[in-house]
Amino acid sequence: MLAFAAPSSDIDQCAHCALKPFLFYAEADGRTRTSDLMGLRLGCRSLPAKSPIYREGEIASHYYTLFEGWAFRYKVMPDGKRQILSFLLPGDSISYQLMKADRLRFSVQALTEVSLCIFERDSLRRYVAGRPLLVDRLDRLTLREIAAADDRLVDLGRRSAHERIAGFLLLLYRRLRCRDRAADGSFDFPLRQHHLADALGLTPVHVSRVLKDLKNDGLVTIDNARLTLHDLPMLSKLSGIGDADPDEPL
Amino acid sequence: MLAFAAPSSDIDQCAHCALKPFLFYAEADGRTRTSDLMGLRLGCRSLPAKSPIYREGEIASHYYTLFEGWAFRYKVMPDGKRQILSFLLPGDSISYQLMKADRLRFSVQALTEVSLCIFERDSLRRYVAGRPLLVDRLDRLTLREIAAADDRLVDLGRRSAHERIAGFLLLLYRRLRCRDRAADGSFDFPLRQHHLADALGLTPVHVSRVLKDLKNDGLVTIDNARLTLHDLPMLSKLSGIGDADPDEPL
DNA sequence: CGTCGTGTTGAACTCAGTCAAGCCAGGTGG
DNA sequence: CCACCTGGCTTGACTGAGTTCAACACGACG
Repeated sequence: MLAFAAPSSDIDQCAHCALKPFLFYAEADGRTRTSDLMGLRLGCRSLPAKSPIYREGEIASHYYTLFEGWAFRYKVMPDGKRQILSFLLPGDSISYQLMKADRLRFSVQALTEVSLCIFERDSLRRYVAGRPLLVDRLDRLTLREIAAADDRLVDLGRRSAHERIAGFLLLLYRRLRCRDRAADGSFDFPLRQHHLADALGLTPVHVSRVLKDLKNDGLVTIDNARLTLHDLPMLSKLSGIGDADPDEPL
Repeated sequence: MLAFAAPSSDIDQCAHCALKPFLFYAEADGRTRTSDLMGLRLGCRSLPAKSPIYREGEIASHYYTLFEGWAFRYKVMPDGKRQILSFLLPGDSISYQLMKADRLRFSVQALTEVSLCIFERDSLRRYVAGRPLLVDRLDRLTLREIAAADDRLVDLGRRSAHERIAGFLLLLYRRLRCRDRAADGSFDFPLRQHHLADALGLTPVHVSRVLKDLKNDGLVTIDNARLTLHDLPMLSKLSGIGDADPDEPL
């Protein structure tokens, strides 16, 4: 669906890409070098915020990795209501499912300005298929995707708005910290409240109110697009989220 | 976790097992015969309703397939609240994830009396790994598992109780029909209302009320554990569920 | 015959949604 | 420089879907 830049002159920049611990950027095994993978890279592409990256049901002949910026996976109902399935952070693939399926059952949109690494899907598949360590890793990543979905189900089914929001912010923080994009409970926060609402099954108005409560309780502050969590243990208790499943590179 | 019956004398009954179209019961390719797989079968085990089949976090050295009866996957929160993630019908595996992971992040419990086919997990893994067609099939089944989870997220996040219940019953009917366990909108219905509640993020009381509405509208009847859907198109409209993703054997 | 599990019903309550107004910051265009 | 708009956030008043609590009915079962 996207046109993409010609193989960019900046391939060498991949050599010190901070995202290497994620997905197949890792060394596949002793004999593979980064450059082998880079040969498959079609290029890099920047898109402004709100750009559609993938639209539900389309054939995806490319495989996208989010190199910089945030995006989200979502579905829209016939009546226009939207449910955000997950947020994608730097280092995430649009979906590992693309390694197995030709089309996806959800859409993806850029949330901030983003940079995507683009691969030709079939050659990437072949590349991975020949490397058992990567296959293995891909499987574990897929399992994590499923586990995350199950966790969200518990969230939406059985938690109050306060618990959902507190837990969401907490998990977001943990994910960002693994990417060195958060520290001391603080990180850049590009989400609008309606994103939270669509992800957590709430209305924007109610998100605003709950957030106010959390601020009043001194648990959270937000100023100019930077969010700070002041009491992680308290948030953990309040949200009912344990210490399980860190989002480490794997 | 379960003790299992000694290799049962009824292995030959597998030959005409109605579930063969599901999972690896299918012929893997020309040269494989059912008996090859049956050699891996440790046996069959019956459990009464409500038996625990798997408990979250345990190492699962066996692979279970639900041969007869219903079960469900669920998680419990620290405070005791329960979220049912999905229901398992005859022919379903406890989870395809067991082919990739040693332990699962949810529990499984028998809903009715069940019969399980039990395999030794590692030999089954090896069996499947050597048969590309089965690997492929397993992947597609896993993708479907993910897609189903995403659909449930939309359900819990964005649909009303009436929509959820109508949609749930409709999808249940479709799944059962593929297994020849439902016809003309009618099927045996072993669920208690609290199961619906825990699956759909509602309270039993409210499930009762909504069900009453659906009955009053002539859309549903239930008598002695048999449920009938009288107006599939209407239910489809009411629930916002399209005709997508049938649950065919694959 | 009592008990347990399940479903039903009513009344009170509450969490979250709806509607509507107003605010503020940033951007655009006169 | 100001006027105006736009998108996002906040707030209040009201509504309503879904919950809670409690009582009761009914059947299965020991």
